[in-house]
Amino acid sequence: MENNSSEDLDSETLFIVSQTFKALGDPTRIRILHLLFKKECSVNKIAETLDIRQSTVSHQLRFLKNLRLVKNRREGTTLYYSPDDEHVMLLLKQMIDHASHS
Amino acid sequence: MENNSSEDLDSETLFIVSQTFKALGDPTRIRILHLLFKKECSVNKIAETLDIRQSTVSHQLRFLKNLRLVKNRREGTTLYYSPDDEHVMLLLKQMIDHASHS
DNA sequence: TGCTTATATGTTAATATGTTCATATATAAA
DNA sequence: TTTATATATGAACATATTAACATATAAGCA
Repeated sequence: MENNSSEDLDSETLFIVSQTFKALGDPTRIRILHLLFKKECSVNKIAETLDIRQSTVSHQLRFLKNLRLVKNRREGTTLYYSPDDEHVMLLLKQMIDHASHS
Repeated sequence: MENNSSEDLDSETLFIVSQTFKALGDPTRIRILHLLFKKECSVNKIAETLDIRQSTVSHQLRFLKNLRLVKNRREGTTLYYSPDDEHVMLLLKQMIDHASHS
């Protein structure tokens, strides 16, 4: 690991880190990402599985896509979403693991 | 790492994970925690170093302390704060490292 | 006790966030 | 081209969050 020991973080890093953690700091987004651990998933499938409205899922997916945390691929009219940042997904896994032990 | 592959997270884990990430999702709190990487620090020292008002620092420290992310020790009238969750601090370090490479 | 320093707390105002509803867009099939 | 299905978008609303100010509390010392 790198030496991040300077007294204050540079503003760009600070922005990225806070944005990314903010993305992970919402139950709905966590549930969506957790579902995508297993396999890629369409918007409707996510909405049905988690019992969340389609528009809510779509809004949150856009949020996650803007941060490049997920990506999608089209098949006909269906969009399949999947994770697009392995490292962040690993951090999420670690936090879930940590929390489920406490 | 444990097998967190069930379709949905249990609500308690979900709550803890989202709360913890939410705590890390704010620039001020990140700066405070980052400062505490190096050494324990008094409230005023944090406020001076980061140029944040004392009351703001105190509020954020209370927030972090409620989540057991920091602890303190008293020396006279001074309270020294330090990290209290090694695992979460490691995740923060990893994210900073990740972000500063991107 | 009264004074000083360090920290905590209550309140408020501005802003950000998350969800919903209604509607728009895009693709494919009839 | 019409229709159906899947997804995205915009506006509105309620709630949450953040920082600031003023003030309170706690500890040590003259």
